[in-house]
Amino acid sequence: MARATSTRSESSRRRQRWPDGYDPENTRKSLITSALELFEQRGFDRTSVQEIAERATLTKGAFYHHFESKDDLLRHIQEEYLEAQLAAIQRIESGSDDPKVRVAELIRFSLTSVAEYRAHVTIFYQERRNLTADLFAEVTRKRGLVESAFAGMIQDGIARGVFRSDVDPRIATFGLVGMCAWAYQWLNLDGPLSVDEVARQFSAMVLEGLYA
Amino acid sequence: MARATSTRSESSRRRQRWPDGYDPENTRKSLITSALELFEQRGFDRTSVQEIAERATLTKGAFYHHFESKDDLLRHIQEEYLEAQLAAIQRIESGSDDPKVRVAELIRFSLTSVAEYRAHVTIFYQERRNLTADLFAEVTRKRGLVESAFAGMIQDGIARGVFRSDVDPRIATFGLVGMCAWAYQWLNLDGPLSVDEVARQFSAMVLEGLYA
DNA sequence: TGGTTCCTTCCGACCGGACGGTAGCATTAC
DNA sequence: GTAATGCTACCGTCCGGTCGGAAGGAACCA
Repeated sequence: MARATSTRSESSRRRQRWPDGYDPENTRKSLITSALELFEQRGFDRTSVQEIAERATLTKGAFYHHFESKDDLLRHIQEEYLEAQLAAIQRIESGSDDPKVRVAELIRFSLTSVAEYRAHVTIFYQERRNLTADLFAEVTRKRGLVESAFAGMIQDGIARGVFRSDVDPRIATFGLVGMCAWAYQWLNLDGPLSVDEVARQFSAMVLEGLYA
Repeated sequence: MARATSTRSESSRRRQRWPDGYDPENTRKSLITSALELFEQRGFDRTSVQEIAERATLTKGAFYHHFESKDDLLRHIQEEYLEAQLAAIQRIESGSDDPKVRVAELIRFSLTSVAEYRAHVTIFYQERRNLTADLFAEVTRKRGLVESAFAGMIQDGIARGVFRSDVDPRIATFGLVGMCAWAYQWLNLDGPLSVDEVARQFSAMVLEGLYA
């Protein structure tokens, strides 16, 4: 019974023109931004629709004009992030096919996306439970694609003899994904180390090991 | 203003004797077990006190006899897990002082505790936000001790020349902690690989690297 | 042995407030 | 007129927490 995405503004194909550069789409965006900040800080359940609207200097009425429900907004945020992830994966897969370059790129990309989409990532991992069952399944499926990309690259490296064969590609993948995903808990853009530098160190650790 | 732990049953020093092996402490435990299961599945906010009580075939009244509040129960669960963590850290620190053995032990221990305390771990990471500010600070402090243990061991390894010096110990720590912590999302006790085997592979990857 | 009192454990009815969502209306542009 | 946008007022529900009391053992006294 997967009903199509249909908020009132999404279904409005014939758009009205507004004067003075005003665009209702900005209203929508400001609601999303407001929600991103609040969900990240307080969590989905502890944030009321009222608060989201107020932070965007609007009212609940406006919110429900742009979104079907609170869940609908969450879904939108999750999908926004997943689309960015999948797009990046494809970019990497169309680049170098050297396993070690690919793994390093994947680490770098993962950390970069954590830095760029910090709120999205936090919400993505913490609030998946709040999605409806079928939506959760869909999100998990897409998330699986990202992990498969990791696993495929490692598997490929093993097959070509670049990586050691006594490590299960799935386990290595979980380790890599975990290392990178966890960064949303600590990665500090204002810290002394750049994202690229952190990525370099992660790559060094995983590829060459900690031994001197 | 750190008020001492004081639910009614904890403060009752002179215990009543009950016939037939009945012990009200079991009631308390069954409430905790019930909450662990529900919090893990649905999250703290989506679980009502009513549901917790009902799952233990009790009522809200009984719940509020054993716990001060819903938050009090969450605090109890968090502390239960942290105590176990800190105890294990001390055990490791009193063992071998070889950096590579210690790191391997720490990985093994982290994964084991994820397997053993699965619900606790899930709740710990997902529901920290729901603690009061000062309690959150306390939990974060204790959690910091665990991470310091990791960092100290790596630092020590670098100082002794066992580990490479171009990797920041803090970054390496975050990587290691992330790898292990993330396991709560996928580690499967019924899967083909034992926890020890997963730990071995993680250690191999981090210490020796993926290269063949 | 029976009576009284106290304490622990648990029940069930209830309260106040917050929250998601709805309905109707005003405004503005086409 | 019609459609999009946004506001105000309102509704029903659920939830954390409280309160008074019932059941029954323990402890003391006679």
